[in-house]
Order: sequence, then structure tokens, then C-alpha cells
Amino acid sequence: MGIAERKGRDRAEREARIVAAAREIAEREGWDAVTVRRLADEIEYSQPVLYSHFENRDAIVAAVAAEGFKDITTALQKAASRSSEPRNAVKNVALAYLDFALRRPALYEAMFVLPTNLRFAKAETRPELRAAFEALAAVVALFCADVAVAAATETFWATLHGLAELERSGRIRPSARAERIALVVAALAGCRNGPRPSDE
Amino acid sequence: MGIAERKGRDRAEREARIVAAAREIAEREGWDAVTVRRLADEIEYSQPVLYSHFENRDAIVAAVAAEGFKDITTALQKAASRSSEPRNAVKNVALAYLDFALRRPALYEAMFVLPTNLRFAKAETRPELRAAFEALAAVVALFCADVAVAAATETFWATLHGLAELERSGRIRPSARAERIALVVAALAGCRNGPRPSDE
DNA sequence: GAACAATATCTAGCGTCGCTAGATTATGAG
DNA sequence: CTCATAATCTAGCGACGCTAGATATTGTTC
Repeated sequence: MGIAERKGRDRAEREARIVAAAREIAEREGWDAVTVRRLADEIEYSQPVLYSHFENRDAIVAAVAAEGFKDITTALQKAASRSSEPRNAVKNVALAYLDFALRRPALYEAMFVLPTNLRFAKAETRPELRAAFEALAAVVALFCADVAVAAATETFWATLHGLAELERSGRIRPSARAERIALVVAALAGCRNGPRPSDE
Repeated sequence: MGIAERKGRDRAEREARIVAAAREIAEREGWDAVTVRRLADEIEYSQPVLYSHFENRDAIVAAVAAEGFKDITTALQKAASRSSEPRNAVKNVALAYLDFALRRPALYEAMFVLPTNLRFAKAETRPELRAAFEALAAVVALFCADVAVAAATETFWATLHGLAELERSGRIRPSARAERIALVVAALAGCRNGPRPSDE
């Protein structure tokens, strides 16, 4: 009975096309241009079909955001892995984070700004989000005592997020980005409540 | 010719009522509930009147945001002034910032999240925004060399903004707020590239 | 292969939004 | 008192998210 499976595959493929179209339009023209009618046009189906895949428009945005979390996780992991020395790892991760946020503003917006309604409660934290957090925590753990890693990672994350948002909205000087990152690296390096007894 | 002045006063008062209504509705029911029709109802005029005061809905949101910047500036200044010791000043300012963002989420949203279109270019930075920045810079200056104050303030601000946003959207643990702020204070205190040769 | 049940999809439209053109009313000048 | 001007309103356009009910497509059964 491969027939049901083929249907399932077709459905999944169509769903992926919806998400891909949403992402492309958002990155090219902003999220306001991502309307259900437009997406329906793009995939060459009528509007109600979209509602058989997603509960509402916000759920489509959330699906794009989930992709974004996967992307940023790999970007952060790659940045961390190509750095031998801890301070350099922090710097490269920070740079990678800002690069991601500023080069894909619409995607980043979907991840952090837009679907304020679809909140993640603490228990049911989405795995994609958790993975991104862990990628940051891995770098922070190079400097902080295990007991302080969670709060330090949250703070590090908040700083990166804030830098991304304020730079994205033109409220801090793009020219001073390197200087700011240097400050962040220095701050984290100073967090020696119990460092890993390794190099440096 | 006091007649034109009376008209001007009436107009200004009506404009203030629009902004006040927008702020109240937003704080009570969220920005989605702030529609032009609803505001027109609230001030007991028809819709087009609103467009003689503001270019569009976003401009109304921006007016509320401007009020918010004034409010946060005084809140930060007050927090700084009631602290004698520098480290305490930083801590109190950080607490005041987060308190503001989390107790008036809609207002904070208007200031930093919503009107992404109405950007502030670097030159024409709105004075209200500049004043808020200066209030932060005053505290940062207690620790950093003059030459580094700007970047340090931007980074400090970014951290506070990130903490506010991530906590507001339920992505970091509210219970660890004090711990995170302690880390921020420690980091800033470590920024001794050329401290003020004063107390501590 | 024809008839039917189930599923998939579409057409058409509801209510609401931001915004505006053109009609209408109030206002102050001569 | 007349009349131009300014202030305000009524009515409606186009687009939005979303959905009920009609229609077409599909797979099953005899």
C-alpha cells in the first residue's frame, strides 16, 4: 500500500514548498509581503490548502523560524570548531551570530521578533531553539564554572541578540562592531569563577 | 489674534488624546487592538481626522514610542542618582531598565520592535533616544575610559535590551534574572581600561 | 469497467484592516 | 448677510486572514 505513503510524501513536499516560498519572499521583500494569497499563488494552489497544512499565517512564520534555528546552530558550531584558542572561539561565534542576524534579517526577525504569540514555555522548549542555545553554551563553558554556565550563556546570548537588534535597526554604529565584540570577549574571559583548567 | 492660538491648542490637545488612547489600548490589549477606527471612536472624531495629525498608523506608534523614551530616561536617571557607589549604580540602572521593559511591554515594543520602518538614521537621531542613551552612558562612564565609553555603552545597552527581549518572550529563565545582572555588573566593573580615579 | 463514498480542492464571500476622495458642514472675513 | 475657506464626515476602495459550502478528484467495491 505505497499509495498512502506517496500521498504523504506529496503533502510533505508541498508543505516544504510553502515554507520555502515564505522564506524567499520574506528575505526579498519583507514579511509584510508574505500573504496567504501570495503563497497560494506561489505554490499554485488555492488559499484553503494552506490551512490544511498550517493553522494560520503565524504558524507558517514559525516554520520558517524553526529552519532558521537549525541554520544558526550549524553556523555557530562551525565557527566554534574552526577556532583552537578559547578567546578566539568566543570571538568567532559572536561574529558568526551577528553575521547571521544581519545577513538574513527577515529570517532572524521570524526567529525572535515576529511570532510573539506562539511563545515557548520553559518546559516545551522547541528542540531547535535548545540546540542553538547549546551551541552557545559550549563556548561559554570554556570560561565559566559549570554551575554558572546557564546564566552566563543566557547573558551572552542576550548581548548578541541585543547587538544584532540594535544594529539591525540602525541604533548603534555599525563601524564600532569590532570594538563592541572585543568588549564582549574580554568580559567573558574575565568570568573566571572557575575556568576549565586547560589552555591559555 | 488669539483665535489661531486657541485652534492650535485644541489641535495639540486632540493629538495628545490620540497618543494617550493608543498607549492605553496597547498596554491593555496589545498593539493589534490599536486600530485607527478604534482610536477615532475613542476621541469621538471620524477616521480622517487622525490622518490630519499623523501620516499613518505607524506614526502614531512612533509618537507613543517617543513618550516611552522620555519615561525610560527619567527612570534610568532616577535609578542612577539614588545610588552612591558605582557598582550599585550599574546594578540599579540595569534593574530599572528591565523593570521598565517588563512592566510596560507594549510601550517597550513600540520603542524597539514595532516601527522598524521609521528608522532613525545616525545623523537625525531623535533627541529622546539620544537622551536615554546618555543616561546609560553616564553610568558606564563611571568605569570606562572616555575613549571607550561609546562602544561600552552600546554594548551595555545591547545586553539590557537582549535580556529584556529574551525574558519578555519567555526564552530565558525569569528566576535567574538577578544572577544575570550580577554577571553584567561584574563584566562592566572589569572594564578597567582607564577608570575614573574615584571611589571603590 | 461503472457506481459510489471519501477525500482533496476550489469558488466565493465575510468581517476587518489602513487609507482616501468627494460631499458636507461649520467658521471667520468682508 | 454673504461667501470663501477650512474643518469634518460619509462612504467606499483594495487588501488582508480566514472559512463555509460547492465541486472535482481519487480509490474502493461489485
